[in-house]
Amino acid sequence: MVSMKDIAKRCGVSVATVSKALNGQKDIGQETRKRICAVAQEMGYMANSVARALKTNRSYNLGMLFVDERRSGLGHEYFSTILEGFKAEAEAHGFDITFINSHVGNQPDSYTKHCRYRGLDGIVVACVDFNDPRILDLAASDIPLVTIDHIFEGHTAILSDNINGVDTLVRYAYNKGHRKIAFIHGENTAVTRGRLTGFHQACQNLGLEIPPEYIIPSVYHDPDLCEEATRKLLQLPDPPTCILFPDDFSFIGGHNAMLEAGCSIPRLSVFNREISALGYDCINLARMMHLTTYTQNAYAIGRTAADRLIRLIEHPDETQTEQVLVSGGLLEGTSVRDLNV
Amino acid sequence: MVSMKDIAKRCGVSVATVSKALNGQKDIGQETRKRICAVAQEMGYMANSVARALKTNRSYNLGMLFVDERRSGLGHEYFSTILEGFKAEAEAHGFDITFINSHVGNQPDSYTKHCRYRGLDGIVVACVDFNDPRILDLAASDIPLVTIDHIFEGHTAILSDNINGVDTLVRYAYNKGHRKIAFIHGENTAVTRGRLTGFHQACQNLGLEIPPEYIIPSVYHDPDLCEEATRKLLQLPDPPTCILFPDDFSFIGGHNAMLEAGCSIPRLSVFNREISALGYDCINLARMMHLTTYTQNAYAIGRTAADRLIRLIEHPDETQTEQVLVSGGLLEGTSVRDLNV
DNA sequence: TTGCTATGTCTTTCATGGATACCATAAGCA
DNA sequence: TGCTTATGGTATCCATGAAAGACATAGCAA
Repeated sequence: MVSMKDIAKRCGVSVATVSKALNGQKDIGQETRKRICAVAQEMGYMANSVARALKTNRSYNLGMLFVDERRSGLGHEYFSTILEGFKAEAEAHGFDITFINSHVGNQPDSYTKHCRYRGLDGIVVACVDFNDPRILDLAASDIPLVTIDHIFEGHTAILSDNINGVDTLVRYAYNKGHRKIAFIHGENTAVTRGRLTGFHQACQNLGLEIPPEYIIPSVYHDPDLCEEATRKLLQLPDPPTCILFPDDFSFIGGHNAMLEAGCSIPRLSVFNREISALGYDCINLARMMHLTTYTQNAYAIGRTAADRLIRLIEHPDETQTEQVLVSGGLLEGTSVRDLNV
Repeated sequence: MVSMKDIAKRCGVSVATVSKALNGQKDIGQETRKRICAVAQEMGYMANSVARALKTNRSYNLGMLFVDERRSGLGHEYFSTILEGFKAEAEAHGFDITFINSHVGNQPDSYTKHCRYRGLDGIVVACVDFNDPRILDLAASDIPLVTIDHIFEGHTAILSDNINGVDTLVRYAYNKGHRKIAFIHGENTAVTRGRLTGFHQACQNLGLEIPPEYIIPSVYHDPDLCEEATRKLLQLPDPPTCILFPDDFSFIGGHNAMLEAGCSIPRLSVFNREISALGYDCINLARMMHLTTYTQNAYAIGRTAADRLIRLIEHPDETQTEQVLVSGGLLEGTSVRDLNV
């Protein structure tokens, strides 16, 4: 590895001069700079981020915490897309990304210590149990931190606009003439609470009276539970004409229940009976089965998270913590029948 | 941040002694060691990986290269699972993971330089265009490197056992009494070639004569193309009784074609007509629709990659480059009818 | 015009960041 | 004296930043 020392020797100047030349300091002669840069280029010099980090106490490295006990973290397209967005934005600013875990060396330790050990400039936290004391410890430290889909007092949070998302879906169905809209929702988390709020908000604004049996709690990514929930809905004396499903996995379970009951969603249907369906963030199913879905803008969430985190790092004084709501959009398929025509 | 210096001062010993005590060197007194360790603990001392890396030239940081032009890299469950396996194994050995990209700072540069810049101990390469000159440059460098699903001369490669995978599936269908087995396969890549080899191998060994129109080229993750391919198969004068699909996405497209033709897979079927289906690495669909599939052991592939890479790093002399075939297994669902009963 | 200081530009010296490796030294004991 | 064991001193990894030094030119008084 060629270092500044080598360049200095070759150019007959001191190491400090080389440092100045390569870092674009202004108190250095034009010719010297050119000469040094040329030699650096020629020798294939590459800065050593380790040495720089030691001296400057800045690593240009961001930590990413994606704990996923159920191995469902990165497997979720939502999270892997967030990661990609985060990565893209971070890289554009010259930051790299390192995963955080609760080891230091091969000894278990706290997340906070891990961050210090690696000298990370900041961290993004997503998809974890936000009540985990180790996470709380991290949030209580002075390391710049941004969370996704969760609010920690005093920290910037990037939030998917769940309220507006479900509101949009319900209005969409309403405009297609649906009045009997059911909602199978996920377990009790901040995300789910937002979506339920959106549902009730839309119903209230539209003057829809939704019977309580149309709102069924389930669990995210559990096709069997959702199949069961769908079955219940289909067996109601007055079944809904449209069902809002919580996610891809669940929808497939629900669709199985439909097939079993001799019905399917519009366009795919080869039965007399059909039920309209809406998905939440079912991007793949939108592609595969033309399901109408609200798409969370996961890529934008990731990019925004990186952007805000980097701002926190570079301008700690000017920056206020904030809550950024990232809205998605409706991806229209053919799974909702227009009852108006 | 408390450093060794602080501990040394507090204990009245030299920094060198502290280093020895904390690193488990043996040329140090038991009592001194205990005292130093206790104080370190008490003061909340945390090693500084940056300083250590500078001195030892070892970062305990592994690079991960997951280029994904089509944004299909981490979104693939296969790759995100590999990442998780890799991460788990690396962390167990005290290594962290940093993404590699072709930037250094915010300037575009080579992957190789990026690795040097960060002082990475080794790299794993997956899901990229292996003909990209920047990748070739990386492979030509002296940085320890392991590839996944691709072989670079002189480097260790971890390979999913595609030949055996398809072979297993075909034998399974055969044992269930199927003789008319169709195969919709992906685009021409090393992976696909392996799978085709497995298909032909199984047919030959089983004495199956598969008509050429049963083997249809498609593209991975393209439900529309697969829908079309399935339609073709169903319209044949002598259609297959079992279809092997290339992936989850494609299967859903294929299943749509089935529904349209008034048939479905066993168990789900509410029609008279049914077609058995097999998937390749369709783990989610196995969960959701009880599809029988061959599961690649992506987690094991990731772990193996980390294991071999770390071996290369820690024992550069003893270690020979090798090609490791990771086999998966059959995940039996209800999507293949047993024609024997 | 000479000579001296002031000014500004460029470059070097030196200390520093935290940890480790090597060598030196001291103490203790055979 | 020679050897082991425990500990300290110091250089080093590479880059940076503050401060000091070198040098040249400009400005001004004598």
